[in-house]
Amino acid sequence: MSVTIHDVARRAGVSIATVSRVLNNTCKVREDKRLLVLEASQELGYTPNPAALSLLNKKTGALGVLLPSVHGEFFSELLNTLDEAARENELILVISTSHRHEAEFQKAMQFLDKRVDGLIVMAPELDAPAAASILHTGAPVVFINTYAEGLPADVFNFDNYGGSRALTDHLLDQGHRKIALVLGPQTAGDAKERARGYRDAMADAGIEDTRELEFEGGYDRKDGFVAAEAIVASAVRPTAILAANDYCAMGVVSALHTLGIAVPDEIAVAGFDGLMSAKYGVPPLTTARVSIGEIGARAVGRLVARINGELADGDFDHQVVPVDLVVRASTATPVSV
Amino acid sequence: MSVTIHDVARRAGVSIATVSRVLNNTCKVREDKRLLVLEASQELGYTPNPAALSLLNKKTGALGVLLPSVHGEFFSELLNTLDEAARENELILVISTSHRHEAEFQKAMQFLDKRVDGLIVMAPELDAPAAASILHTGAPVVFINTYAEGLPADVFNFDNYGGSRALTDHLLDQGHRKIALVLGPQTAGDAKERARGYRDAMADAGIEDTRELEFEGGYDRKDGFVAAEAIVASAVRPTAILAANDYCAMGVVSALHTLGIAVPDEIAVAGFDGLMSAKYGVPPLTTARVSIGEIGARAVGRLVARINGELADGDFDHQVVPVDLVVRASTATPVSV
DNA sequence: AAACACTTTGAAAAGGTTTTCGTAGCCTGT
DNA sequence: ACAGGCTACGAAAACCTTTTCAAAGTGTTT
Repeated sequence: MSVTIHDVARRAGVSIATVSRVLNNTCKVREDKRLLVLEASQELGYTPNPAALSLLNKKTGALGVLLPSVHGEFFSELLNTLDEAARENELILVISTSHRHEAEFQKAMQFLDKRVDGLIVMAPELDAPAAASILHTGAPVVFINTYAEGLPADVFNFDNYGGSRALTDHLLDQGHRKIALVLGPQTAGDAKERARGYRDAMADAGIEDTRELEFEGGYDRKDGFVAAEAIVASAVRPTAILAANDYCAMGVVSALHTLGIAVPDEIAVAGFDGLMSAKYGVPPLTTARVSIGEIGARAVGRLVARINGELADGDFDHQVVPVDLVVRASTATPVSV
Repeated sequence: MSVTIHDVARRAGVSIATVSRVLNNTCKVREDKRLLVLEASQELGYTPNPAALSLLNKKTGALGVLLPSVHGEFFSELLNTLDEAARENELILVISTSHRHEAEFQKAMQFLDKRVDGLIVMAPELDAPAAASILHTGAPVVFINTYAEGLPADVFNFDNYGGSRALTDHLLDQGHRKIALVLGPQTAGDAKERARGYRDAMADAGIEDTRELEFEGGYDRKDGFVAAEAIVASAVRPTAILAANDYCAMGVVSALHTLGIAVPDEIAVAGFDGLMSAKYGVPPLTTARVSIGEIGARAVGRLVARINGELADGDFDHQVVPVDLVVRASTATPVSV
């Protein structure tokens, strides 16, 4: 059995109200009693029961994080940021993965909803109605990397479109024309945005029809590996491959290496995300770096402000966080035109 | 304001006790009232207040996870497993990183302690007294990857010693004699174990003094990168490098690649952990695979059993989870003796 | 028809904390 | 020395739920 405020009060010979007052510095208490309470509290090692506090204040002191998965460097970096930001605000972090299943997502949302003061949700696979439907549940929500038009909530997204365009333009600048694209999961908004950026950049370069250059893929290394095998086996002989993300690109590079194809000399490869893995790859990977730390910090800041009631109800922020083109050896060799 | 059991009771025209009975199926209620309650509850979208429940049951429904950091693939895989296991047991996951600071660790521990039903703690840097000191705080604790002798708690560790021996033996078998070791952080128990495994294997092969072969390093890619530069610049010309872990090995490979040294033809490289990154590296990395999923599942299982009071107070389990040697191209070429 | 047994229901307490409200005691000013 | 005002403190309510206990109501049996 845990030590309660009553134990402290008995020990100090005062009422529980006085103990509460002393410990919270909420109003004047005679010095001798104050010392007595402090001493008793110290000796007994008293800390207030969070459940009782929560019942009273309607504050849980917790921040919920709902992610499609916690797999890989992207998410670990995101969690790292969120954890730091949460700790700065004296909040604990409660995480749950939605597993890309809408029913499960709803369930997790409802479950978390009452247990936290606010939620950070990353749901790239959610469409607008689904995303909107979870908003009436209670705790305030900030969306990250979620592509639902006109969502009445704060939304912070990466510039997937712009990053993809920049990467494609970079490859075009290097003289590449046959640039294959490994698609991300087309159920996810960010993957669609990246595909759109690629297509627009190609169209601007006079390459209108990219259908033959696009290959199914995904966000995992294995997806890139399989896609690269398909690309090499196909009739198209691209001189460059733009992968769905860095992990996918690493799979591509791995497959090309296995097949004895030199990167970048025979085929250039570029990724997306700017993970550490990309930097330390062989060869180091050209990529578009998204600032996970920045988006995480911004999201938490916004969420905390909303929790504290500093923001008007209809005052929603829709931000697009820029991404940086990072050119490395995997695309370093210009193709002779 | 949230909907409470009183709202449901009023709407259904019954007492709150009846509502509770219906919703928890705790004892017989007349059918018509039952339906009324169910309907009212449905319409109002009632769910019990977790704080009130927690206050009553002294159960939070949460599992705490305390980690040195949440950076990188190792932790993301661990979290993934824990999240899954937690969900299976209808528990939410509360995470906190201790940041390798003992004071902060204690603080995080105290903070979490009252907010969860049980804790999974990974603290490779903690010594026995420090680890023991956190045990009297309240919630049951299961340690992972923590090297404190005789800890009165459940402890699940990887066989770092055995894995390191196996890797070193493998390199020796390949004909290598000058095998450099990149040390992990020597404040961490797992890193010390790995160093010990290496030294014992070398000693068994007749190489008693390895001091010249050991280089300072760490668990990050940058540490491996820097160490590899130091190794190449040194008088020792090793034919193989055993890195502190896979990330470190990736840094080593990256540095060697930058320096124009071929892996494995000139220098073989091996890692530790068995991350996906290692599999998809160029070249694919020889490593000792630790089963993160298994250790996570075992730890949660044990913790849940303890929370449910199924385990006697003094009944502690100290398990060493075996690791598998995985040989890949980074050490594939035998050295001609 | 009456008494008894059993089922169903509501009132109330408990869990730990903060905060409001009321009161007792002290000090000050005349 | 006494009245008035202020300070310090304690009792109690509120937060929301489950569960116990007692009471009311129903049905059955003699």
